Amino acid sequence: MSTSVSLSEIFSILYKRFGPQQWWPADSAFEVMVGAVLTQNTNWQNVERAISNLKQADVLSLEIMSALSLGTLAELIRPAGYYNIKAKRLENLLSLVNEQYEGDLELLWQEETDQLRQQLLSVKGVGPETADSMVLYAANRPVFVVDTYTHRILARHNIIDEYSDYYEIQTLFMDSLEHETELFNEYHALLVCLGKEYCKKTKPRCETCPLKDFVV
DNA sequence: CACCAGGCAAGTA
DNA sequence: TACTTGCATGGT
Repeated sequence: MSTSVSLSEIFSILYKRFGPQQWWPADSAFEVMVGAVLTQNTNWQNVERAISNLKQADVLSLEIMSALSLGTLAELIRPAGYYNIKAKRLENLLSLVNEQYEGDLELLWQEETDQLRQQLLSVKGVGPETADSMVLYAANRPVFVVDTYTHRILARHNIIDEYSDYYEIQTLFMDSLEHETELFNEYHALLVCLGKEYCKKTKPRCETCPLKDFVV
């Protein structure tokens, strides 16, 4: 059996080990939204190249990006991989704001958290993690973001079973922790930090993992 | 060379 | 409903 440990304690361990993560690495809410789509199943380093291309082309704004052709946008985000489908997904996201919020992100941010989440989820190409990333890191609402690292880390430490889905895991966190944006912000970032270092797909265990004591 | 990375939707049965 | 597959670049 694993040691009984609360999610709150795990946060403390990770925070002490890795310190504040300062997420999301972006200069604007719009950049967060774009980055959230680009990072789907993709290394962040590749996303940075794509974002850099968008900045150098001076198209990292809702209005300017909306005027680009799909092909031009795809070419700019090429380093992020899946560039054709991601260009389409970005276009779908821009359409939501342009068609339902007068092209004004501030109007989108006025939605209640649940409604905001549902609106983002209605966009083809925006699933639960991408939507929650935008809600937490662009709109600064207290929603917990679950990703593959979160799933893998908790499963390997026997805190959840292998078959838990997104919402079971999200509910576990949100039932156990105070709904504070800063806490959810740092917690997700710390799990990604831990995952990158100690919880890759291969390499199931590591003696220097800060959570190793909780492994069976 | 193989495998992986801060997912998601469409196709199949 | 529950699997499987396509999407794609760049690092290790």
